[in-house]
Amino acid sequence: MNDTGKGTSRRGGIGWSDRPTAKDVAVLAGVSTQTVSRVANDTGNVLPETRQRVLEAMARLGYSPNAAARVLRAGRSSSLALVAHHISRTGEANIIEAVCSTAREHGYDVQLTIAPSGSAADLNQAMTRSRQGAAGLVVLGLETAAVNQLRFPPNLPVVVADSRTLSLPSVGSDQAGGAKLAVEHLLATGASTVHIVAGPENSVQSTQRVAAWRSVLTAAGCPVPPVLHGDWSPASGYQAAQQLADDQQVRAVFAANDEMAAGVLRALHEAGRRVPEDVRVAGFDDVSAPWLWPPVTSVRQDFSTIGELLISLLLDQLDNRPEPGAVPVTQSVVVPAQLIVRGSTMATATDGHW
Amino acid sequence: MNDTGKGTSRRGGIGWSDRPTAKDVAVLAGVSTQTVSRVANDTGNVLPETRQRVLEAMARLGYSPNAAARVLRAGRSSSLALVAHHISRTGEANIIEAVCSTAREHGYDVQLTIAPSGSAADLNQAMTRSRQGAAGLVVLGLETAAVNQLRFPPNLPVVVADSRTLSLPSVGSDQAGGAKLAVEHLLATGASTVHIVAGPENSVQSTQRVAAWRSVLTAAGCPVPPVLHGDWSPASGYQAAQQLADDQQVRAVFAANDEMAAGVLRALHEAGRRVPEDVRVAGFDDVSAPWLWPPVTSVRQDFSTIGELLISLLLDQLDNRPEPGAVPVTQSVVVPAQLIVRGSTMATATDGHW
DNA sequence: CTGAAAGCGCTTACAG
DNA sequence: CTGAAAGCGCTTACAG
Repeated sequence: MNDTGKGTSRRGGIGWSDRPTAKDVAVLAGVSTQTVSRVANDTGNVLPETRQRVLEAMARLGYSPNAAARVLRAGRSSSLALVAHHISRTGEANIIEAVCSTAREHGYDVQLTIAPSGSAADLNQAMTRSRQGAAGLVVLGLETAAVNQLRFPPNLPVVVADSRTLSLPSVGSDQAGGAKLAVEHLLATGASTVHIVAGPENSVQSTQRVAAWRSVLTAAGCPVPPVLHGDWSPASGYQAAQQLADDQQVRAVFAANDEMAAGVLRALHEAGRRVPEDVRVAGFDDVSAPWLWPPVTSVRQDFSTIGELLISLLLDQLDNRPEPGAVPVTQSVVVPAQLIVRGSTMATATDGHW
Repeated sequence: MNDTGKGTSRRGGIGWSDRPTAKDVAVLAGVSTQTVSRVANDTGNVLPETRQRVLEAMARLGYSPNAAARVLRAGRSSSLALVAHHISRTGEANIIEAVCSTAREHGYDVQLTIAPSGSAADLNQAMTRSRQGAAGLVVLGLETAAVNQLRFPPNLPVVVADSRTLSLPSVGSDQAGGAKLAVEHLLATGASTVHIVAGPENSVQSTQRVAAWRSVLTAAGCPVPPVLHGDWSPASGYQAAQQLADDQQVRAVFAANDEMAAGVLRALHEAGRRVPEDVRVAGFDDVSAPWLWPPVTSVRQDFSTIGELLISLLLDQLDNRPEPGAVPVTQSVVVPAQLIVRGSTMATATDGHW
């Protein structure tokens, strides 16, 4: 940049030199810095009249406490860190919003750090950055990361959004149960088997959904078609489904999320296959499913409950801080999923040819 | 630590007492704390052999610098604060991801604080919380907040994602230009006028799109139908469009975002009106538009460019830190929008009756 | 109810 | 190339 000589202000910065401090307020109000602190934190007893004077001084100077100093000295904070990646995927966005609003109800801020990918390396880096000044940590999007490669910050309460049973507190949807509902429903509409458009091969969530799909088919004595893999995006669902659309044998497709279901629908429409008359389609997440055409049967994940439980498990750890060295209490909560049936799987009167 | 008497550790916390400090590393490596600092920051000259010893000590102790102390002392940080609300709306999620990845390329972390709503009060609170320890601030979602009620943190470089020309640096899409393209295109398909499903009445973005719609219609001598308002959600688009769907006079609908367009399509489909044969439909954002049925013509916002420019304008301020008291340089950038034409507005061979 | 002193963990000049 | 001292702004015991 323009360092004429050495340029010490390369990165700008918060510049403490130009912000009012507790001392400035104290001088103006004619009290000590720690009376300022008492007023700022609403702690201890302060004479109403003194408090008033301090508040006025704060307002006049535009004072707000330096959080770095506060955290450094107090050794705790009222903010929680949240690590995620790919936030525009609707499922995660919903959990994030639920986590934030629940945390807020309990008096905590949430600072979200977005990792560039779901790899263990990127998540580790994000956790390291985010732990700073946080009282606890929520991690989303472990699907593709090998859990044993993750290095959770030591001495920091952690909870993860994950549907597996792990060695740390976790909350997740019942992926297998939800997928089972969808596949059984598709079979019940008369299909002789169900094709699947799954998520990435390395995704744990996808793997769980695929396993449930396979076991339902096997239990019902149905042939098990090859697994098609997408990357959760509509485009990938579209691409995968183009192979299915031209095959008249294909009568039912289970997309592992709603977004890929949108792509599947487009491929079927373009191939001239009618939904649900010719092909039944189901999705997973139930976020965009009601707004596709035809409206799509989907497995509803209870994102708000997941968000609430995540915070709840985290606050449990904060409130009952274990003795250093104590064995951490692990708790894995599985939240049931629910099937919402819509037009994409509803047999109509003209369905006689099935 | 664990005072058995009063239980001071109500909120847990980062517990500095149980984390290794630079001093611990220094003792183990047999150097001073500031050699540790030099190694941690990759600054100054350190004998390779000394560096190695320090790195080993760090690794053994699992040391990572205390960010609060670092920010407090150095008076600057390498993280940027981002304030937003309603992140699951696809447009904002896209900007957020672009901001994060661009910031990362420039060596900055991003800490996202999510405000419960877009009100001035909530945004102000989020800005106050987020400014702590950040070198700069990016604010999204001012649409409904009166800008003059916002209190931006003093002495902190700020940039906002907004399509207006404001008194502070801003970047936004050309809302009017984009809407103009869409409405003119709809008229060009033969419709005698264009109906609109707008966003909330207090949304600036929606107001800009509505104004452009109105002026195109007026310029073309078309009747101006009443404005229907949604809240950006598919459900609200669905509800608004139910009034339009039964009216055979309605031949073209402009939805102020893709999500409401999805609801509009559903209402039209349910009413048995064919798209595009009976009714043309266009959306805005071009995020989900390609995956609706039929694929929807939409105004594409260049979210990645917006994200890049936001960071760019912020870094300009950081690099050329004005003298205290200097008049801040204001720059408002408008990013052009583009119309992507798809099936929902394409006249087909069977369209003779128009 | 209020204040003087100490220190959280780090980095910044300043010496050597 | 390395270290001893000072201090960022705040809060925590401890006195009064």
